[in-house]
Amino acid sequence: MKPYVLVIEDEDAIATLLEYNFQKEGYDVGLAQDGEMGLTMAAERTPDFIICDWMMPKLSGVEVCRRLRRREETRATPIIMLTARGEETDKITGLDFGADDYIVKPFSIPELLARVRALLRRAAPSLLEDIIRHGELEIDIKAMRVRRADKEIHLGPKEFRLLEHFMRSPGRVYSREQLLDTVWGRDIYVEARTVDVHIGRLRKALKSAGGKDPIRTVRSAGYAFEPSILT
Amino acid sequence: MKPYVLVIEDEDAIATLLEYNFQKEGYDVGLAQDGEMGLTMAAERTPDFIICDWMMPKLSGVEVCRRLRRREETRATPIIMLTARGEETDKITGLDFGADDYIVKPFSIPELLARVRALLRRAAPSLLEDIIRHGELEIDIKAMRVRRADKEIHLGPKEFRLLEHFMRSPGRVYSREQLLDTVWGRDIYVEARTVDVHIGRLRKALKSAGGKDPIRTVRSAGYAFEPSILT
DNA sequence: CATAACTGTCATAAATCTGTTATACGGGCG
DNA sequence: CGCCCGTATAACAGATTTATGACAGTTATG
Repeated sequence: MKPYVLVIEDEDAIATLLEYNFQKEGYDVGLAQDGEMGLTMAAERTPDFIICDWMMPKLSGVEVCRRLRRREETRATPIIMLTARGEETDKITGLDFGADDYIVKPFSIPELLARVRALLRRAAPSLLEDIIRHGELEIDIKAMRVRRADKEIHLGPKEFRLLEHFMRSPGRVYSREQLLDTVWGRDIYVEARTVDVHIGRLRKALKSAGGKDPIRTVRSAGYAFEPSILT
Repeated sequence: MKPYVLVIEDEDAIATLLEYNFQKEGYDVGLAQDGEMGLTMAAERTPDFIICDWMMPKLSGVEVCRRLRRREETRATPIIMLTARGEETDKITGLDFGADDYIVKPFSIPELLARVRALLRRAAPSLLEDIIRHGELEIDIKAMRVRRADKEIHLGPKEFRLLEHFMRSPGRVYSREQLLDTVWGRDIYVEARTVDVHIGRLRKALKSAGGKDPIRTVRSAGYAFEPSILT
């Protein structure tokens, strides 16, 4: 679940530069060559933030902004405008057209990345975290580590992904079939009962660090992760 | 009681794609390979909304729409049409044949889901709710939990579905037969008196958290849920 | 290549839920 | 008041569903 950034930029050189650097930083990147395409792509998959050029053919950056703000899904999405030096009108510096920040070309990549992180920290902090925490239990996605009350817990790959999935949507009940779909992968055939066994293994591992069992069995429905147990 | 979507689509690939994604979103899915089959299935179990292809063998999407609108049960059911690019006639764009929205293939899944939610929000908002509350009693559908005055109540699967059904349409009286149909499922034969027993169990469970009995017995008619009791 | 780790399946025991029946209960009505 | 009809409830046997240990096949890892 990487953050998804939509880059709306008509100059190929800059678009490619941004794509490369964002990907390296661990973002999913979408490129749009003009404002119209940008709006379409934003509708197809809601971005976690948007980089948008100021001067573009067809729709200007300002207009794109305005339209994005009109839609429910992108109303609160952070937007950073790219402007060429000399274009800094009062409108930009005041950001009174709906963008959250602007940066002047030529810009330094590290600075851009820093501003993005700053915006994301405010708008969607969870996207920056590799670590999901619920009470005394924490899971580090990138490092593939799990800790409970500071005690390291070793999990097999399947158990890890199972726990990750649970911790990403706490409280919700998932059927065995749904778990197989998301954790094992679609069109892989394994017995639904196999899930039971892995749940058992996961429980055992979590129990080894003490405390209550955070996984709730819902008879005839599936399993759910209960963060409240861990307070 | 998940929302039930009926997909009328002759291309297997698309039908499967839709089935998978709707199921993942928590919908019950019915697949019909052509218009005729679609009408039959809609008659068997009234869908909460319908996705229907525009071009189909035998009955066209337009004709299916028209016939659905002629029936009492599906007169107000939201319908989304799928069309291939280039098929956007005035008829489609004007939606003057009874559909509520249309979407052009190839379409993005998130967009389709968003449109479905938008339609459901208007037509049947309660289906989108995760949590239904009446006074001190609340039921969380996705987490499959029931609480009364913040006290957790454990229910068996049948009791849960029974309560869910009652809370979705409060005040209304249901006969034992109706309850068997919706909660147990059609074509399952159980004694009508069995409902009494489950009502009893549900009452007992609800009582365990204190307060009055919110289920009213209507002699020689059935049962009803009375939210006013819980104020 | 050998060892260790991980997976999926099965069998079995245990827990929980269901449907039915029998009996007690209760209100309306002659 | 007592009967009749429908409802409440307890008890129980049977059916489902889940937990768990064992095992064999597979896949990493050094």
